[in-house]
Amino acid sequence: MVRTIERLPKRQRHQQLSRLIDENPFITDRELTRQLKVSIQTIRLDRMELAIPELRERLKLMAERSYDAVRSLPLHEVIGDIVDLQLDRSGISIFEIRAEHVFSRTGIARGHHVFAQANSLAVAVINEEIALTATADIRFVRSVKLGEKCIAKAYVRSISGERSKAKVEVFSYVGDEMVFQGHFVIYRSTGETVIEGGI
Amino acid sequence: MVRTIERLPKRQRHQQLSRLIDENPFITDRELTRQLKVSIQTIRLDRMELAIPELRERLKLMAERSYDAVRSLPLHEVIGDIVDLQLDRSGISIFEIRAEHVFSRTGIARGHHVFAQANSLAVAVINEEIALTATADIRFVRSVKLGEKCIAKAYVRSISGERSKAKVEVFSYVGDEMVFQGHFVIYRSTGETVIEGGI
DNA sequence: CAGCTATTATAACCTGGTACTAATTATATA
DNA sequence: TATATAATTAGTACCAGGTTATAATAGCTG
Repeated sequence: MVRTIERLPKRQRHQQLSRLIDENPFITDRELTRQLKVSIQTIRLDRMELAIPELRERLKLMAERSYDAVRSLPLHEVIGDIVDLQLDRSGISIFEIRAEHVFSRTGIARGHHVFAQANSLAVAVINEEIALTATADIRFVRSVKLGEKCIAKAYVRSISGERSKAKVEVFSYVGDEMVFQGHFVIYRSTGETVIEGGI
Repeated sequence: MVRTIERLPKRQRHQQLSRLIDENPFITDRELTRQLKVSIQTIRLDRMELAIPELRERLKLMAERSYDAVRSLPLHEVIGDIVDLQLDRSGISIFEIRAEHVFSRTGIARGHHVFAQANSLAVAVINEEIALTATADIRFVRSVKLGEKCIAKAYVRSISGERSKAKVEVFSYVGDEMVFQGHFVIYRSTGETVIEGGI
């Protein structure tokens, strides 16, 4: 194991290689030889050492990731994971604030994501075929930050007979701190199923 | 052009082929020969006729799509396309309701997407480093449906000096019908830049 | 100089195709 | 029934973008 001062060029090249592939996963080894001025064999040895798969494998992995993402999009139906639900009474959901939910400069969650969790919970807790938000009166008590887990609790306050509206209150917490509260009025249209655009 | 009654088997196969590739884009021609019991040349002729690219092209296209999606995620910062913006005065954004925004059984847009458009426009129109929604009072006037284009118009109603709050009204329309209205109070913290989670 | 790492070269082989030519089979219509 | 036409199958050459393996060369260093 000879370890001298000048063993950098390889490491530097490895870094550059990682960076290049990272910022353009569609690059071929041949392209990389041109950019890094080493033989194609060196590139391939480097990829080996760095455990970077070949172009086609990279594309396949990306395709698989996006395919899975599309498949799990129906999960997008409700924002947050519902962990408890008593129809027409109450419900609880958990929503973790991730990078895609925050203002990138501040790491503070955009209001509509916090709202979305509360709104979809308020709709879910109503035991009806079709339930739509009519009005909402909301307050963002304190900002929610990247990585925090937002726990929303919904309570159905009143259901006007078998009629059209229900009132739902939602409170969202991070730990024991309330971060959001909202009063929702939800439309509940029981009978008619007016679906259009069939086939 | 001979057109008789019994020219179906090919069309049927084409349909099956399309379906198979659609539900598993990762399938090779060789696999397809096994499933459809025809030669690999037939499979390839069929793909030609149907203009279905080869496996590797399909994966590359999927990878590109997802890569673009990730790259344009910062565009996710604002929901809807802002088409006009006069800072501290008014703004307009357009948001097309797509399949991922609606209740699948009814084709009616989920409230939080309509809200998200209005909310992000209300925040965008405020000319400040950091602007956060404090409260909102919203009303969903009529439901918005799949395929409709939602046009939100925001008006800044008052700015309390150089202080902390601004009032913004947002009205959303489909055509000339108002579908949503909201009164937002937006926090505007000028000076302090309290960013955490650095590196 | 020996010994070591790093790099480059060379060749065989692989997958999943395209492009092209040709033969075979099925079908339909005059 | 013959024959034109369409559909299918077969076979070959070639390609990109690699892997695997084996060997040669360069460069330093003690």
